[in-house]
Amino acid sequence: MSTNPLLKGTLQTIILKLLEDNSQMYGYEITQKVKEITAGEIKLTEGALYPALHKLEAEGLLETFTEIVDNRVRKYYRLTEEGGNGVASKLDEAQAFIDQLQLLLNLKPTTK
Amino acid sequence: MSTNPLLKGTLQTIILKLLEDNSQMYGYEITQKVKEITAGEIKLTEGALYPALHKLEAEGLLETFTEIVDNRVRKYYRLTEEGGNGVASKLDEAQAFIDQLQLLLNLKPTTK
DNA sequence: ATTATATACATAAGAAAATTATGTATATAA
DNA sequence: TTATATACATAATTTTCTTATGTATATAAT
Repeated sequence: MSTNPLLKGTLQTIILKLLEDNSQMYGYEITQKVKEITAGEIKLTEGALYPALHKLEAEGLLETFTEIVDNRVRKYYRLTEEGGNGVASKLDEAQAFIDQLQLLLNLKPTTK
Repeated sequence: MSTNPLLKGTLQTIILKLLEDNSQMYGYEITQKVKEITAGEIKLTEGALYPALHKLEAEGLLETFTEIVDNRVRKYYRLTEEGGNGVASKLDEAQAFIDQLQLLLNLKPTTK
């Protein structure tokens, strides 16, 4: 709907931002963090989250390592250098889009 | 990715809001209005807009009438009563989601 | 003991929405 | 006469999300 594919990629931007702030997280942890931050209003489903993580890894923005805790596997994700470099601009894009959306939805009459 | 399908339906919310403020608009006019309000940063493509309009009409939220101007057809859309009743809550939902997104992307550390 | 819930990963089928490309047609400016 | 603007529309493809399902361990509750 816009020039830049933003509405689609929001989940990826969220993931990248969380990993910028936390340096390493595993999938389940991400779902919990999002739930915590949004007071339960946004719930990541596994069906959305894991494919998104895999895609970001395939694109070289994330890398993984595995740990065993309590006999359960944890697959940790962290930003690659490339991933780290891209976060700021992704956030800028997202912010710009949100701003436009605010303009459109509040529709402060465009003084014109 | 969240409980309510919001990221997807943003275009529809934009359309409904524009029609709430302008009472009647035709498709091309909507594309120009969005371009104007967002200073050219969001461009609706016809492939996204027209199907969205048709869907809102099929759902009973919009109704249409046609006019001929300069030998060209204009298909005007306006809110039905049902459509008008729904706009506010759609806007509230959108606003709530944007707020959550802000929380996630700015990541004011959740004091916890 | 057993059942439910939490933790932890993953994929597959289907639906919904957007992008891109294409098509028709008229009016106007270059 | 050619390009651009106006004005509609759809079809193929891609992307993303939802929903459902599957495996497996740990822990709390009954």
